[in-house]
Amino acid sequence: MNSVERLPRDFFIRDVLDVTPEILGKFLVVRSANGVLNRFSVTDAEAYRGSEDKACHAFKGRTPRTEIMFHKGGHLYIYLIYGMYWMLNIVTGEENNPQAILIRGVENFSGPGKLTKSLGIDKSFYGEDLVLSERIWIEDSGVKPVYKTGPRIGIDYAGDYWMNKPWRYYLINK
DNA sequence: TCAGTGATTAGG
DNA sequence: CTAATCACTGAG
Repeated sequence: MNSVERLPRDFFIRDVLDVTPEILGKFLVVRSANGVLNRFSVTDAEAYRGSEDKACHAFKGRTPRTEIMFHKGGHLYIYLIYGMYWMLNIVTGEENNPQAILIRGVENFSGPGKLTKSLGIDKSFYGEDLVLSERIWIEDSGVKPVYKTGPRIGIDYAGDYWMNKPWRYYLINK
């Protein structure tokens, strides 16, 4: 199987600011409807750090939607935005330390809403465990990512201080 | 620049 | 129950 290369729990149980740059260049593996495995290199991601980050959905506390972010790292946090797009997030850190990585882009697909639509990721993936799931996980690629950082997108409501944190990480030149 | 679209949330 | 909000996208 592919369990040899699959990233283990330890990878995800670290601070989101350490995990986010490292997930760049790694493979997001998704099983399609016909059972075929597809691999996509992660190109663009953002860190959300609930314990202090005003832009993080978990900042205001535990709700049914944000519940999974309070669990240990490796699970998926999925939510619908603007009534149309599913957002794919990977929970990181220890239990009760809500953090997550928004997957903003993968190879051949730019934009968090477009990539979930293309990969068939929806609400049914909420809470899925990347360490155990048979239909979605992350694999090491052996690639050492060369990346840049910048402000996160679409979080004006969080105010200048949090808006300007350079917590978006993206691969340079594809 | 701006509308589409509906789950989620806080509040009465 | 109501109403506001929204980690986006594509058209113009």
